[in-house]
Amino acid sequence: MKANITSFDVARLADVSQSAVSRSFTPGASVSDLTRRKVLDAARKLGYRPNAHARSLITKRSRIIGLVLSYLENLFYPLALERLATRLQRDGYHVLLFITPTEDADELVAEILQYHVDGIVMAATTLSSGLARQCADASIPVVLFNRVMAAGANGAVSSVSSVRSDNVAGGRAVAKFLADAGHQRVAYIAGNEESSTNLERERGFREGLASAGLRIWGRAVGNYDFEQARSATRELFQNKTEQPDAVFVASDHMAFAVMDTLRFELKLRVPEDVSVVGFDNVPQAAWDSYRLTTVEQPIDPMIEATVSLLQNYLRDDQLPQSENVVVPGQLIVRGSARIKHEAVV
Amino acid sequence: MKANITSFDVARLADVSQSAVSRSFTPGASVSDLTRRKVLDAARKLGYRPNAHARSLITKRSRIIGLVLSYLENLFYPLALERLATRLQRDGYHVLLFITPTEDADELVAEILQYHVDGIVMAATTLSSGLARQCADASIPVVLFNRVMAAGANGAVSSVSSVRSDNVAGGRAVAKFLADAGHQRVAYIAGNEESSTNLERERGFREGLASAGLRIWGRAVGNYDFEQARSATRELFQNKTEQPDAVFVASDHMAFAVMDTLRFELKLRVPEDVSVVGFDNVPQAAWDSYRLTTVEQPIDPMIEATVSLLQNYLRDDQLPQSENVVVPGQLIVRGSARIKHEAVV
DNA sequence: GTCCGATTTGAATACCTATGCAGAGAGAAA
DNA sequence: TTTCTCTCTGCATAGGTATTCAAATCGGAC
Repeated sequence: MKANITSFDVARLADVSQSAVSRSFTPGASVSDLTRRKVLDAARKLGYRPNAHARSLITKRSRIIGLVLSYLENLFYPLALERLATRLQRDGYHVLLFITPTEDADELVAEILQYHVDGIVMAATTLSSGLARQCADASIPVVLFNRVMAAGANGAVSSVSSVRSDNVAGGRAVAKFLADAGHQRVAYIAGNEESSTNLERERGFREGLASAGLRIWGRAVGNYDFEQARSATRELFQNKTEQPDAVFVASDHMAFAVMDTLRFELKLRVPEDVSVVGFDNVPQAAWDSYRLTTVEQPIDPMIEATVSLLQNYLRDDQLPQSENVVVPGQLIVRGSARIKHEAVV
Repeated sequence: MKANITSFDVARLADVSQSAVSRSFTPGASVSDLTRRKVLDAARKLGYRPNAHARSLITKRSRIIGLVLSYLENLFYPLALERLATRLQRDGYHVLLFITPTEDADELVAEILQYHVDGIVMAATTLSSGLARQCADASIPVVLFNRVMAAGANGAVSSVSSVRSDNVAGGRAVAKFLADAGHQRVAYIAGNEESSTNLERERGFREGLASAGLRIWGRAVGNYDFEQARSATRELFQNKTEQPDAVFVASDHMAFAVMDTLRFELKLRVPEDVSVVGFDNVPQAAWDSYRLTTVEQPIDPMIEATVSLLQNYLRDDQLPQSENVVVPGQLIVRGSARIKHEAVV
């Protein structure tokens, strides 16, 4: 059994030229039905499949999208990954995966470039403006998923787009919701402090509280990490005499840690003693043990926007101006936060 | 700015031949320090990176591993994915991702073959013996992660290896644990009934119960799905007069559904009224809301074994005989199952 | 039978890198 | 100086496909 079956082998068996074989596998190419059938028959007999590397070498299209991820433990990202890959598969694209533990994705992006990917999606990460420029030079479109580039860097490089949900509006909605329910001492547990998601959510939250004549009563940092969110909770509730009556947590994944710590370690009732609100609306938020009130990040529209940005580029073959898509998300009210206004004495 | 910088461009700038450029990027090639430095300098100035497609075209090594996944909602798989990708990155390999919603991964594997991957890892899926043969013919090693091929198919094709934890021993340990605690009416909630994981866990469980003079008192199917696990629970506890006093659930992800349904819908206490035991030991199992007693599937050793199988092949360049690695896993005792023996009246 | 347009076909080339081979140069041994 | 060894270098080619261009075929219409 021959190891590598090439288009020449198929051509010989089908008694046609190599060109005919190539054309038979290229949709819309000029081949008669007869030869195409002969070729496909021969190909099946030999188990032939076009070599993707050779193909992308000559077409300058790899049909590969590079995806950079971190925070896999937060279910939001695996699910986004699943949708994205499935969606791209439908169009004949595939996902080359890169995991970056830290925040410096630069080295990884350099590796991605070797594969001449048709596009890059970065989730939960940003890239340096230097790397962004390199991608622009290689005319590779970059879409940040659930992040934006820092304002300064963004001005410099116009080829990096972004897709995110409306974090500011989400933060504001949570503030209004908590204020309307009569909470007085609302705390905030931040994610990664420099991340755009955290900055925007916190800003919206502050603004919303201000409109209601309130301000953030307590604040701690959880870095989007489960254990750190537990510590942050302990820190916030250290003082036994006066404690928050509501906590807005920058991600569902952290919110679960907060609820567990409140209930099982600090023996506080949620929502009777403390209200908890999260962000993301991952599937677990609907589980009975948590019933977490949270702001939805609508994965499907976000993925759709991401793919559409990439395909705009692939169609026009020209780097589009940086486009920043913001997808609206709803506040999902469940049981983890008090609703009725309590009489203020 | 030139779009595609090739090794010739670098060669011209560095005033050497294209061969010298290539050698400068090949570890262990015969180049003097001087030229290598000249080349790397020029490469940096131009932003040159070797074209991975051209490279793999000639070396017949893509340094890409194909990974087929489903069940992303069960955290076990995203975490395995993360470890695998990170581990492979360390060795200069990368992961090309394929998501298969259904069980027919065959079509996908055909697509993978186009990329001439150096290996295939299939998690939570099997492949038909036909496809397995095609992979063997293309001399691509296949490792099933957390699955084994059906006995018949396995006999036919000897090139498909597998890595899994000791599901039989795990099931047996759970049975012994539940029996020792004096449970009398133990039920089983199955995953996907044809999957090897489910078959093995159930077999071990049956054997273990038999040793203790017990047998499965009730049984339902959850198909490794959250909602179906809820239904299965309702089904098992339908009869109000006589209900199970323990449930072994084939995966943690389903076990959470079972616990929630028992506690919040059927108003039963866990573990006082019903003991629940899972399988996988995903991070959530340690969360205070569940404190799930479960059988660990040790991800790191499993990943290590997977990578080692692949690399054995890559070193010898010869398809190894089918090797089936079984990694032992411990029973992790937490709070979701009764421990002390209750006096039987 | 002739001629024209439309449709297919095959030969040749380009894509970019790694590598076998032979030659060049440098130094050392004689 | 000659010769030999060793290190380094460049030339030329292969790897498998897509695509341009010119040639060939075909089907009618006259």
